[in-house]
Amino acid sequence: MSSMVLYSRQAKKMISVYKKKMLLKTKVKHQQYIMRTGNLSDAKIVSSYLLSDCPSQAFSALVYVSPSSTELFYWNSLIKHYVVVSKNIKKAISIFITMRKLGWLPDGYTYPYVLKASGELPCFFLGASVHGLLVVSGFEWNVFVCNAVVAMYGRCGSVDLARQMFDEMTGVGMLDVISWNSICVVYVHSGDFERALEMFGLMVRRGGLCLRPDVISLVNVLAACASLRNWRIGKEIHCCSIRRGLIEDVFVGNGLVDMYAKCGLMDKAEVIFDRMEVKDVVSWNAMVTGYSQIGQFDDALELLKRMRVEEIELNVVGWSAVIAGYAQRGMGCQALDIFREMMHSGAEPNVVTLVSVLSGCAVVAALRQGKETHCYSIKRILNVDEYDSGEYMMVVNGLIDMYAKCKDLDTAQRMFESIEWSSRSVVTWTVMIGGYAQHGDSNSALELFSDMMQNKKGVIPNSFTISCALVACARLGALRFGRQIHAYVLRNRYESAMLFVANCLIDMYVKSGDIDTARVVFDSMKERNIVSWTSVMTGYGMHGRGEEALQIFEGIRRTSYVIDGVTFLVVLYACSHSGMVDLGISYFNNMSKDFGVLPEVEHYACMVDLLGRAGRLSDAMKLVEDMPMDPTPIVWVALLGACRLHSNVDLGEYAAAKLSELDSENDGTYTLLSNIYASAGRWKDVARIRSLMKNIGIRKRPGCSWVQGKKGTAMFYVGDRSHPISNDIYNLLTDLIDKIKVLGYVPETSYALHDVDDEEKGDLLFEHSEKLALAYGLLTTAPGVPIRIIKNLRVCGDCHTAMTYISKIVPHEIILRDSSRFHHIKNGSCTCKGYW
DNA sequence: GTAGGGTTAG
Repeated sequence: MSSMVLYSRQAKKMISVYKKKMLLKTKVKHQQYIMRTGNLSDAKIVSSYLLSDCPSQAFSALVYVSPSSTELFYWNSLIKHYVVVSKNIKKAISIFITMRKLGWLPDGYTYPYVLKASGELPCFFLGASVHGLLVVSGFEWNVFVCNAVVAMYGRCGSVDLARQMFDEMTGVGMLDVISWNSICVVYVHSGDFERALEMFGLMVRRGGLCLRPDVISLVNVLAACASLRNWRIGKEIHCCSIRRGLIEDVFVGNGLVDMYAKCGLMDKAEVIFDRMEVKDVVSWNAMVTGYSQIGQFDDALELLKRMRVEEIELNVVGWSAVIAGYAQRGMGCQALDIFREMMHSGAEPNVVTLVSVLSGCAVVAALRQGKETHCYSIKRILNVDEYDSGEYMMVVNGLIDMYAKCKDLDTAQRMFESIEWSSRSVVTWTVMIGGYAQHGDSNSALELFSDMMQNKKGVIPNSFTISCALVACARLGALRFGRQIHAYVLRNRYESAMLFVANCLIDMYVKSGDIDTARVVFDSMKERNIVSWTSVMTGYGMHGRGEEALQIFEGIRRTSYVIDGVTFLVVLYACSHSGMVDLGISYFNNMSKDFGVLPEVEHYACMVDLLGRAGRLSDAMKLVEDMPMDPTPIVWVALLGACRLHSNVDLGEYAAAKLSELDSENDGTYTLLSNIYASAGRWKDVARIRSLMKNIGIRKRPGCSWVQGKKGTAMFYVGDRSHPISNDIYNLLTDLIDKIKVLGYVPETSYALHDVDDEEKGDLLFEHSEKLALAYGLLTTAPGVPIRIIKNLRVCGDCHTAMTYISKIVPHEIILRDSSRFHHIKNGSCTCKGYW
């Protein structure tokens, strides 16, 4: 082994020495030639430079040779060298351009290489102009050139033009196996796998005996089957490869392993893999990837061990596959472990590895490791000149996403802004929009989305972008914006990703208070999944339409979807918010028996909420005591909320104490407790809590409401007088309060402290943000149109009562969303029927 | 001509 290595090293050295000598001789000859003839070069000189493997010298010599058909050979050799050997496409093209300038006309050998070069860049205009040159120069077409045109258009993304060329070839009967393979590749690369399969079928049927699929055909069609997860056709190809005697080919074997692995049939993949006599690193990696993608990491790691034993060096793809597998499953820590092991083994991470690691950091919000990866990326990738390259942008997109998911939105934004508009891809926009949408700054998300849409020659949103924008709308309850996006979706084609988009639309309509349109979207879906069903059910639950929610649940039971914990959470939530206590209890008691879903902490919290709302506080407490796991803060918060609702001081104090034991005291805890004391008239305790909060330095989150006006959204804080029509708002409010007092409204002063830091109570009640928002809505909304208000915290009880009275005397439905549900208030009654 | 990667929902 080592002697062979030594030998090949020596041989290489000798060859390079020989070439250097040749080059030296040629240079001397060249100088002598110039002295002797006064000319700068001739064909012999060019030929000598080419033989001594020095294309750049050959090129500069060739420029001085006058055109004649025999010397065209040298141009073609040069172009071929740069396209095929050194893959310096730009150089190849500059040679072609020089050649044209000097008056040479390309021939049947030049065209395929130049077309290939255009495709590799890819540059549509170059390719199309070469095609144009072919047409106008009266070149006699042959099958090689035609195939090259098909491939070029395919690589430049013009599937239609590629197909047009192919059809013309069909018309004159100029097709060989390579033509069929070329058109198949075009479809595979464009993602139209069905059509690739269709073309393969046509080839087999039409071609007869003289057009038999070769290794390349099989490899392509296997890739299509793998992408479509169509193992039935894959199996047929498997048989075909046996019949044709091509199963021994390592490429075909790899294709089969990959196809079975992608279809999740790892046992079949294993059989092929074990029978392959020649395996290369691709075969191993395909298996490792297969196991990683179905989450069988033990098997993947076992293979890695076997590779070590058999001394096969795992390359970067294998490592990346395992890292990506972990990252996609949200197992960021394991992904980082493998990354460390990889660095340890000495393998060099590449773009794919880095992107996978970044995604791992993103899912576990590991900012420190993310920053380390950023540093490493700068060393490895981000210092290249090709700022615009796709690979560069991929890493940058991964970084922006990582920073956004780690909640470092400032850094994410700075990176995003440092990228020129022309370099931002749709993914760049999407990660930034999504980053804002997920971390609360939904207004910025929508602004960014508008920026992107208004850039005329810019980027077209894909289904991911649309989904992110809809998430932002849902958070803001921005129904108008959401409707515009819905209209955009209907005008443009998003069919292939409609499931995801429609699910987001449902959620947007639900959270914006339009459950009926959400239902229309749901009913019109061609394809649904468990998320679609659960979203609609959540909608009915949030809007207090418990019976309809449970009808949806019964609908799910009739489908074959697996009912999971999230679905059950929604069922319990719906029962809780519609007062269906006994039904909720029975669902909860039977969920593990009938559906195999074990109740988790969240389910217990929901049950505490359900019992607590119904006033069954001792039952709620008993449930907490009997929990098989330790209660987490959400459980105690639910209990505390119930104590507030039913003014139970003792239990409330207990829950608050438990919360502070768990180190999770937040402003909500203190506010609730303070309100419990207030409703019991224990003002001293209220004052104690207030000063405690001041001492510890906890500030209350200000209550804040916003309302959808004609011109966008208006936002109000408690006692807010900053709005231009503030005077009108307060006047209207005073007037309304007076009117409803006549109807029997009595201010509930115990809520006065709910939202104010100020010790004064009483008058301040009517400065609550939701009341201000309502008054603004009344002033700016046409009669008959619902007024939509959103509050960040839970709605105050007095505001709720006041709004119910007000709804008797105004020609509007009031649709109010708070942190827990929707209230539809109309003609003096509310859908929450007291179960808020 | 084969293997790996970034953005979305309950």
